[in-house]
Amino acid sequence: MPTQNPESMTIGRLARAAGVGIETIRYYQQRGLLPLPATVGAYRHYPVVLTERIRFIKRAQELGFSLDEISSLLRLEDGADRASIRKIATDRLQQIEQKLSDLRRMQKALKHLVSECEHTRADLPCPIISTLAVAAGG
Amino acid sequence: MPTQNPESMTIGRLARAAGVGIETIRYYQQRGLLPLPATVGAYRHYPVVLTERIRFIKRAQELGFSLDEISSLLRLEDGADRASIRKIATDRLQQIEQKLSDLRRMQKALKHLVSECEHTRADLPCPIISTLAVAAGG
DNA sequence: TTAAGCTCTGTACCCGACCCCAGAGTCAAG
DNA sequence: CTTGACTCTGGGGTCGGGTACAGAGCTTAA
Repeated sequence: MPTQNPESMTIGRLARAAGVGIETIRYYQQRGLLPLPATVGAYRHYPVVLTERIRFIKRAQELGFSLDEISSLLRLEDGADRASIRKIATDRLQQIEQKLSDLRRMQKALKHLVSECEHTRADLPCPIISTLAVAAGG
Repeated sequence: MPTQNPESMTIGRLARAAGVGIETIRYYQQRGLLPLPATVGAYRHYPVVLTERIRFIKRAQELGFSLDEISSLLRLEDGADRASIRKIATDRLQQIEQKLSDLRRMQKALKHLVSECEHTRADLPCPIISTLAVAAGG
């Protein structure tokens, strides 16, 4: 009975079209990232354009946005409120930069330790262990 | 009746001395990072030196080691097996460097988007949104 | 009509490193 | 001896982004 609208698809097809799992779609629905679709018969039918929305989400995740942030971006999707959009992006940028500086500090300290360890005589205590045992120095 | 050994302390004192929560100590015990202490009466008594061990763990965490990795480091604590110790450290270093490169990529892309957004005429679509809608381009 | 394969709801689980709570027992100071 | 601070066991919850079922119902092609 339900007319097969070429503009809509079942969850499995949408999942394949968007390159995600079915459960991911359900999860996004639950999180409010995707609109609740119309039910046709016993199954839900999703507009084909949701494929784009899911790709949007995935691309935003690749840039490090959380689903909450993406949710905000989607609410601003018309692009009118640029200031808010930029705020989300610059906040995320700051988090990334904070994390970068933390990781660079770790990297430096670890590199130093490894190099010390390589150049310390075998009869002396391992510098990695002894540094950890005393201070986080670097 | 239990003699108060100055070399041992209850869990609360150990926690305060090491600057962690009581639950953290129980958790470390469970994970095998701390030896099971002797029971004196109904309570456990912990050697004072465990303070150092906990600090070791915390310092290693600051360098980004997971508790599993720290567990391995502790097993190598005598410092004899330097090659194994260095392997743990260099593996961790590689993970950190991978993460750094991921974050730098994100940073670059985001910076670009924000700057585009700032310099695009207000009557055009927001570049942040439209880029996400189309491609993860950088 | 039947069988395959899809979808539904609902719940539980994964990772890591803890945190928090209840209710009972215990210890030490005053 | 009482009081209050501590500790015990054991179980649950947190965060983020999903994954993995179970058991039922639906749809559709042959």
